[in-house]
Amino acid sequence: MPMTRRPTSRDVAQAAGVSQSTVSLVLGGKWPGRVSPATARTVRRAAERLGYRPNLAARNLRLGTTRTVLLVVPTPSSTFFGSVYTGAAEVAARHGFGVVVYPWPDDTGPGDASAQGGPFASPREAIDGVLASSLAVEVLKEFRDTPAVMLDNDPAGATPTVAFAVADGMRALAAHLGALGHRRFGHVAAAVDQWTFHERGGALAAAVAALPGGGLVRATSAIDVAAAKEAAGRLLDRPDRPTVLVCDDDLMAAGAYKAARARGLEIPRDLSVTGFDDDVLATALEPELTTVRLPARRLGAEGMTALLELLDGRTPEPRSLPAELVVRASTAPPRR
Amino acid sequence: MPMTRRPTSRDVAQAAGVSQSTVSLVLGGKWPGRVSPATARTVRRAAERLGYRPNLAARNLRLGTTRTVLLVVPTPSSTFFGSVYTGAAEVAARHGFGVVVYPWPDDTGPGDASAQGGPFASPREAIDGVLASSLAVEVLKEFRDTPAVMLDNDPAGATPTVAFAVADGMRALAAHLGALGHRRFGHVAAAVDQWTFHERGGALAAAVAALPGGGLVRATSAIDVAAAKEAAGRLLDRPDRPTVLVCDDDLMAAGAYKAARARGLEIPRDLSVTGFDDDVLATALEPELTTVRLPARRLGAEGMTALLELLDGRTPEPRSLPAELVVRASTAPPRR
DNA sequence: CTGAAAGCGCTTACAG
DNA sequence: CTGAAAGCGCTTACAG
Repeated sequence: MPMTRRPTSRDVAQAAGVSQSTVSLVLGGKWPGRVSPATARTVRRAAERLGYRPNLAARNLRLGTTRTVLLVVPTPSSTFFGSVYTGAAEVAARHGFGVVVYPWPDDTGPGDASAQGGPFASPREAIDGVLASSLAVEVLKEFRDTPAVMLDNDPAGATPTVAFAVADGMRALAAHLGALGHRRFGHVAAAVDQWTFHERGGALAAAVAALPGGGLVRATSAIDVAAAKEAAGRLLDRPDRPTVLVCDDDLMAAGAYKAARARGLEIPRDLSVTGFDDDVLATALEPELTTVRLPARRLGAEGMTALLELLDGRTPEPRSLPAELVVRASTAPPRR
Repeated sequence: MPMTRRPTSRDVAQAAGVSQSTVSLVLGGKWPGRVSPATARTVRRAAERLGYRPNLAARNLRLGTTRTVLLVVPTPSSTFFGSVYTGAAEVAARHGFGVVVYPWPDDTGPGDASAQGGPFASPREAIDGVLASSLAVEVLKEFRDTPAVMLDNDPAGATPTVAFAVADGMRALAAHLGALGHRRFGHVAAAVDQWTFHERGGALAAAVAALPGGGLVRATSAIDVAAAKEAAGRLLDRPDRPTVLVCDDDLMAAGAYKAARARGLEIPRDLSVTGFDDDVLATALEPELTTVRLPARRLGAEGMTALLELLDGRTPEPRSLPAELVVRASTAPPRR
């Protein structure tokens, strides 16, 4: 056996003086009662000595399953998706599945030359299912006829979905602000064509319209500190300056903070600001940010549970996860 | 052909009235000159109609290669690793390779119950190589005898490595602070047993020792805003309070900001603070953070280049990437 | 308790 | 221009 070739189960069999099927039985843990303990030991020793590792492509082909799932996330990954992964991987591990992440280039983040050219080479990997997070439905075209679950997307679509109740969260936020006395709202909206942002915008508009004397102005920007600062600045420079800036993302709220400071406005005395997500950034900022917490880890966990049901031939129930208002120090009654 | 089974190239062949090998030739793009255009068209139509997609496990087994690489990153993923991925994926795509991410649970981030149990189920996927980012060498045990390149790790190790010149960066930072007049340094150090942090600590200690009258105190913490705030607080409460807090990470610098504010210290007037990485956070903070920029995207790109050389049978040169000082508004001369 | 054999679905020489 | 066949390295009935 030349050194250059990676050892196969056949090599191990030869070294141990048994048949290749015995090797497979032993290393697959299916030997008790079928192979003598002595033989099993010999086989394991030989495998160890040769540094044998099974060829996964062969196993996958034979079994017709890989027990691994692809988690597709937007490329400019935030800590949010780390949590989504953790939740998904925990559930998967309990069922003997692995999870691998495939970043999908999107135009959500700061302008990125590479992101223009569409997706990178897709993985040449055999996978059993796809979990597509916070992305356009077109992702699924890439993995068509692979069982898939969408995360944080329109539950009304054809694909099983686990969504956040973002509209609820936005309504709770608007109620909080309304109770503080705010009437002139500014919406620093993400310029991203995704269900979750449409939901947020719609819910905010409806809530403000329902408020006696309520008014809403909007500026859109990329999910990016500098762009959000710019957009927030446009709102703050209006003659009828809003008393609160509702931002579609914690990162955008950081931009709003900077726009306010640049104009000598103190938060929350002169201006209230809110975010969305409850990222680490929310408590890194000063004052700490009032925001809507999206339970990222649960999103991953519930998404994986739904996907495993789907792989099991069942039809997962649509799931909705609570979006909870977290009041911190960036909101206060408007200055009169 | 029952509806339940996924179509194979054999099904396509039957539908098109040709042999299975012809199907393979046509769909693999190797038909010109070997199959008539008319037949090729028929085959493609049949494949389209049946919704045929090749079985990747079979292809991988047959070819003995998957042309996909695993990028292993620490689980509590920051935006940093998004950039590493982008760089790696760009280079990979130019060579017909795909990249898939495998988050490795570590104890770097905030305490996470799930992270205690060691790695999640590893991917059952056949891969050609591994790019292991900012992680302990033990990661490689999991993928032993798979060609691997380490990122941001000790270049003196056995595995080919692409490292940042973090010691250079730290020295530049210390020189900047020394020139401003700082002598009493506090180091808010990451309690993480990794080469990159040992380098930072060593370089800082040496630079301060070389400064006439220089003194250094240190507190360690997890890479986490709350923990870093606590550690920074311990330093600030000392009778010989440092005039500058050098933090091992931008996120930790955010904690130092909070500790300073809690004590009524204004940055940079009463206290200078520095970070490391130049994450989005660095410019989200107020005042904007003086830090050391680590070119994450280049790390991914150079790492992939090295890995492709390795897969090609060559021995990659050790590579070192510059770590550049970025002076912003959080550093100033110490108050006298 | 052990082995010989089939077969997962591809790609690619090889023969015609 | 087209097809029959080998073989990648496994797992798992099946026979002994």
